Amino acid sequence: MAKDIASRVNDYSQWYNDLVIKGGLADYSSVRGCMVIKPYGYAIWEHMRDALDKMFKDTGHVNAYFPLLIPKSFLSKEASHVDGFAKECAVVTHYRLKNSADGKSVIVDPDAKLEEELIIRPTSETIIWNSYKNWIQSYRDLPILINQWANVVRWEMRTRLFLRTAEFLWQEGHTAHATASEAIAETEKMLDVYATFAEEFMALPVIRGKKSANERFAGALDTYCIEAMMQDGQALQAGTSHFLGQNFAKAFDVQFLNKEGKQEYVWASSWGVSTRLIGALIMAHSDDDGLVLPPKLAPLQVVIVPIAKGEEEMKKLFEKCEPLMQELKAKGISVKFDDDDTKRPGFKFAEHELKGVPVRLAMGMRDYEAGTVEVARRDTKEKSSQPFNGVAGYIENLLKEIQQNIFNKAKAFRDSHIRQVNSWEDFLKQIEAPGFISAHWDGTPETEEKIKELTKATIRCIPLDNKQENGTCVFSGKPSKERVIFARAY
RNA sequence: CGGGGUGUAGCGCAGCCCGGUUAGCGCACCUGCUUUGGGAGCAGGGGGUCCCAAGUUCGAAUCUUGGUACCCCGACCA
Repeated sequence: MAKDIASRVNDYSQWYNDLVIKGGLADYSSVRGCMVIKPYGYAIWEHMRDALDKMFKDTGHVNAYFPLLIPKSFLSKEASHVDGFAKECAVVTHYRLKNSADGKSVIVDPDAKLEEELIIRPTSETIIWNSYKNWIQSYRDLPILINQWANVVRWEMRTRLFLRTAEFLWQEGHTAHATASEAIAETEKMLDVYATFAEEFMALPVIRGKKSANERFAGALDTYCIEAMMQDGQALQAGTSHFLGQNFAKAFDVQFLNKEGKQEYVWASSWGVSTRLIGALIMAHSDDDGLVLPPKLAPLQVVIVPIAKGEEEMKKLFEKCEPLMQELKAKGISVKFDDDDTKRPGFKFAEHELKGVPVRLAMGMRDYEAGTVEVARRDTKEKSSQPFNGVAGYIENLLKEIQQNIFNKAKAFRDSHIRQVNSWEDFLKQIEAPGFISAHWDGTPETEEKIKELTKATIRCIPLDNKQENGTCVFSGKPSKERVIFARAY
């Protein structure tokens, strides 16, 4: 049992907070709801960003950057968009400070009031579509496939590190197309990119689905999502992709001349994932000893802990390990020789476990003499003694195995916590247990609203690969042709 | 915005009810020595506007009033 970390069963929220803080991923800041992402946490984000960025480029997208500040009037051009975001916008009203009369503090200069107030972007559809208007005249200008890496601000009532912060980092793709089907195809393609990323890099199994009308993005015709299950059985939306129809094109009057010489509004998509993924990563895999990170995203994949009496032994061990480190680095594996002599080996073992380093090697003089090395894997905590010669190949395979194992483990957990429910009575009982519920729904927002009110569970998604089967709504008893996923969510 | 709670060293807390030496404990930190195969031991040391302001008093971390910040529960939330 790790020191100073709450256990998952006793206090899941505290356990999560402990891992974020004690694992060195992030810190609270002096601004309410905002966090400091520390180097170790940021390194995970960099790995996520690099992998996703490559996938975006490989699917034909380019990066650009649009302003942080958006004229207030832009937000109100799309009716449902403003409804969705108005309540959580930070607003810039002045552009200058000055010294107070007594000279002791700085105050907002009342003479420096902005003509038009600016909002800090909660998302960038409006400012981007205002630009697209100038960029698009003809079908030859389409499609536009742009992504931006940025920060956004949403003034949330209640925040949690990584999962819901007032400011967060994300990417937002904004594409413009000549036809609806092309925009829908783009929306689906990017959902697929997210699902692939989640499963292959994060080792996080996800359900691809569509949102119900209630849960749809403000301004979208359709919202697609990937939903993941955390270890407490709650759902977490890990990524979204929206088919925006012509809503923003109409709001910003973006028309193009098609091949037939007719003016037509442009079709759009937008899609994003955020630093919330780091929260998902933590809650999906970690245990009571600390973080468990998938090798593909771990800032450090292999750590070597030497066990030495005195400098001379330390030097011997380092010289023995150096060729191995070169060999690992040549394979693209990150490795560190932890020769900090102010900490003892036992402390280091616990520390690297807390930080989720996938593979730990330990070597003392006994191993040195015997030509062996102790290899410990973080995911199962199994230790074994391996011949030192050829251990690089063993480690390379082990990393792959760990990546696969934590995915399998998460998938087995999820699959065993999805329950089919066919009666309201059973629904009320089952929703109290961790996990997802698969049940028939009559398709009305009223029913969904009522269920949410009574149970706090929402429709997470209508799975894309859903089996079509006739049934009756678990709440209203009306006919339904497919099951949807209900859960309590982050 | 409603209900509850908490602000004392970097972190976690005691002291407050019942005012009175130099504000204390654990962890962390620094120095030295001994240690090193699962969170080391001993010795020495540094660090405080006791959230802020006003008041009561010979005297306030402690009592009174006002303010403020944060946390939890609710409301809210892609």
